[in-house]
Order: sequence, then C-alpha cells, then structure tokens
Amino acid sequence: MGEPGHRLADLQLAIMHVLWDRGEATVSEVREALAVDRPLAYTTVGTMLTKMEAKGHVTHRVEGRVNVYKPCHERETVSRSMISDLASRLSRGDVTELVCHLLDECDVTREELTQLKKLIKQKEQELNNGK
Amino acid sequence: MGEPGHRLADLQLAIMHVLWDRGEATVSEVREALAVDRPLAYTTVGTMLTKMEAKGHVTHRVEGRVNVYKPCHERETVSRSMISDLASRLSRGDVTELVCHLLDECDVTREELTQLKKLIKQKEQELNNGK
DNA sequence: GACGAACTCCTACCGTGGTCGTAGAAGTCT
DNA sequence: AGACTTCTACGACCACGGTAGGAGTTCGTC
Repeated sequence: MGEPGHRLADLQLAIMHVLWDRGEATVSEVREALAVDRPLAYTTVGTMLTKMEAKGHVTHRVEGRVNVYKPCHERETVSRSMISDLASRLSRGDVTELVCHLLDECDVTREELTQLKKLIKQKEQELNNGK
Repeated sequence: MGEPGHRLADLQLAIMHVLWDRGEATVSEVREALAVDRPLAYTTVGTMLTKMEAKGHVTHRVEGRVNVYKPCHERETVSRSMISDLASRLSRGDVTELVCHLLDECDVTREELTQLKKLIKQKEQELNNGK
C-alpha cells in the first residue's frame, strides 16, 4: 500500500522541521529546538515522536541509551504532498487570489519572483501546446 | 478577538463548498450533494453543521420546519486563510514551490496567468521602491 | 385519525493530536 | 552506596473531527 499522503498536523510538522534541519535528533534536542515557540514537557515530545514513528513519519535508532530520530521522508516531498492535498480540497478556489495573498504573506525575494516568472512562462507554453 | 483562523477539516470544507456553490442549503440538500463522493447518514451532516455553527463557520435560519444553513465567510476568505496558514506552517518551504504546485494542481486559465504576471511585476516594483 | 416520511435535537462512540505524569533503567556525582 | 539527572516506556486524559442511532415533532396523505 502507498504511504503518502503525508498529513502532518501542527506539532508533528514542527518536529519534522527540527529533524529536517539537523538530519536527526534526540528527544531533548527536539524539545530544546521547539522550546522557544512552545515549551513542552519532555514526555510530550517523546510521545509524539513515538506516535509519529508508528505512522511512518520518522524512524529511530538506539545510540547508547538514547533514541535518535530521523525523518523518513524529505522535506520537499512532504511539503509537496501537503500543498497538493490542500489545493485539491480547495478545488474551486481562484488561483490568482491565492498566489496574490501568498506573495503578500511571505517575504518574497527577487530571485523567487524571477523564478516565478519563469514558471508562468512555462505554464503558458503548456497551455498553448497541449489541448 | 479575531475570528480567523479558518481551519476547516475535510468534511467541513466539503460541506462549505456545497454551501458556497448554492448560497445556502438544508441538511438534506447538503447530504444529497455530498452523496456521490461520500454517502453519509442524514444525522452525520446535521451534526457536523451544528458543530460548524458553534464554531462560527455557518449560520442557520429557520424556514418553516427546516433549517437552512449558509456560510459565514466567503470562499475566498477561507481559502486565503487556509493557504497562508499552511504556508506559515511549512515556513521555510519556499513560496516558489508552493505556487508551482498550486499551478499544477488547479486548472489555470490564460487570463489567470496574465493576471499573475501583472501581480509579479507589481511585487517587483514594491521590492525596488520600498525598504 | 393513524401512518410514514422528513426533520431536529440529544447522546454516544471511536480515532487521533496534543499534553503530561509516573515508574523504572542507567548513568553521574560525591 | 545514596542522591541526582536523563531517558525510555506506558498509560491517562481532553478536545475535536467524523459517524451515527434513537426520541420526539410535524406534515402530508389515505
């Protein structure tokens, strides 16, 4: 059976980001990293990691007395999957509106804009050829 | 305090789409509309609608013996909010990726692309002037 | 006026995300 | 050896999304 969709909730995603950033981490490392935004009990993080392992989001290896966790999937893969998941659920949302807001919300760099332009040109091409 | 964020889960969003499409609807109308993809008990839809009302997603008005529900917020507003919510949780997932997938997932029209180009140009302007 | 269909309202139940507490193993300090 | 710290493992609990059953109301119809 297929493993995706990767449907990560808030905390889970936050944990994944820590894992992605460092490659791998122990419970206390994850906890430490999250502490700024969310101070959590040690066991909270541990429990969550366990649940996430059961779901196939992370694996752990035992090193000495400690469990070292690492992600099972690339950040990109998961982002992708979550985005297209949302997009499909939003279905009839007007894309332009969305992109517009996105551009407002995040800090877009010049490079990203350039990239975006390229992307749009490419899409236009596809529209002209195909169909 | 502000009411957003609009955090609609699967079924809830599906129901909202029905409501958005028709402006307003009774429980059985919603149920009917969803029946193709998900056959649900009458009460399931009713319960959900009640819960959604408690959360401020919909309102109802009594017409005769029947409750007629209608959305409290525009489709655009909700889409927007959900997208930026995801974007922020994906945090350092770069915008380009996001837009790219959005463009892939939905059917983009030529007009939208043109619109998009205009938008990007505008953003570039802002970048050059401000700050 | 009894019957069945259509509805609403209330209650229940399960899975999962999130949050911990406690217990117990192991390692460290004095 | 006893005290302290770390960590894991296990279980508890709440909120919420999703799903539904049953009770009771009202309507349309025979």
